[in-house]
Amino acid sequence: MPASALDILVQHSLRKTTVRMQVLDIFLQAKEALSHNDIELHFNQLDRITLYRTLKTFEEKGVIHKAIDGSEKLKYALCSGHCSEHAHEDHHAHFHCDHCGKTICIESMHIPAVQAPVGFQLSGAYRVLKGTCAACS
Amino acid sequence: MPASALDILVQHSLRKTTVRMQVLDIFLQAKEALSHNDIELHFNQLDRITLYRTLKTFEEKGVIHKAIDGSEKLKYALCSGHCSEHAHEDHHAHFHCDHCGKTICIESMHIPAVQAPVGFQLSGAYRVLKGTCAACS
DNA sequence: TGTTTTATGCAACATTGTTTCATTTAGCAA
DNA sequence: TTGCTAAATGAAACAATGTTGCATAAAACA
Ligand SMILES: [Mn+2]
Ligand SMILES: [Mn+2]
Ligand SMILES: [Zn+2]
Ligand SMILES: [Zn+2]
Repeated sequence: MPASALDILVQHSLRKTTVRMQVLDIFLQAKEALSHNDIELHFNQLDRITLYRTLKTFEEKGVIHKAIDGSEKLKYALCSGHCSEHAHEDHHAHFHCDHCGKTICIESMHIPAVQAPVGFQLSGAYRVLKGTCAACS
Repeated sequence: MPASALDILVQHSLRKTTVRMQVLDIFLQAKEALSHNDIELHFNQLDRITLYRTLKTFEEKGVIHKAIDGSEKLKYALCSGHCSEHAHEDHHAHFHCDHCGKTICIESMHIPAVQAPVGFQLSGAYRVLKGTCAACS
């Protein structure tokens, strides 16, 4: 069964606050990666700055990860369970729909190891697919 | 020998203007992908809006391509010659340095074909490597 | 319950990008 | 070379996104 918002906060030693619980619930129900604005739209009233800080904290603590999609908008998605402040492990591809703009985690598509160019040191890699998503096809 | 700024404008049927010539010269000398701000810093005075439009036009006509690097900043680099309004062909990886923030085209690293997830239609893909660049190592 | 630490709300500011419109310039033809 | 026309530029106004500093409120804990 999926973790609850409270479980996630406890697991990552984060204080239980109204904003955090609500934001986590939104992520738990989402089928795609969410931008700052996507989340804001779920609220009647919410301080923008608090949301920025909430997302930053979640990202730092391994609750959510950035979903790189080649668009100008930064989006986040829930981490898959074993991430922490010290070890993010979201080595999967992301799909970005040209049509609806949604960004979807492709958990099944692993990011292959690559050879670094001469003189370069690698610390990670992203993989982005673009095209038309299942819903838009 | 590398194309000159004027050659590039003529090749893409673009009017020769002072701004365009100067911007192209900056790209021709650059060793990394450039953000709007990077370019602005090369000028004593330059209208921001004109630069936005110049970059947009160049991108549409196949003169430059977006260098997706997972950072919040949009960067561009010169296309490698055979791109046009109708066919961009910049299927290479980009390296983003965690240390200096520079983004470098890795022309030698091709982006492999991938299998689309069920129900999805692919139109392209990005590949981003991150780590420490040769200069920062 | 009271104390300490952390999160929130608000103001002010910075950066990035778009749209509209008047003016200037490039390319072209007379 | 001159004048015309289409395109590019410059300026203003606006929108979206993100950051910092500080006072207040709330959570955790003894
Ligand atoms: Mn993901
Ligand atoms: Mn490139
Ligand atoms: Zn779609
Ligand atoms: Zn570097």
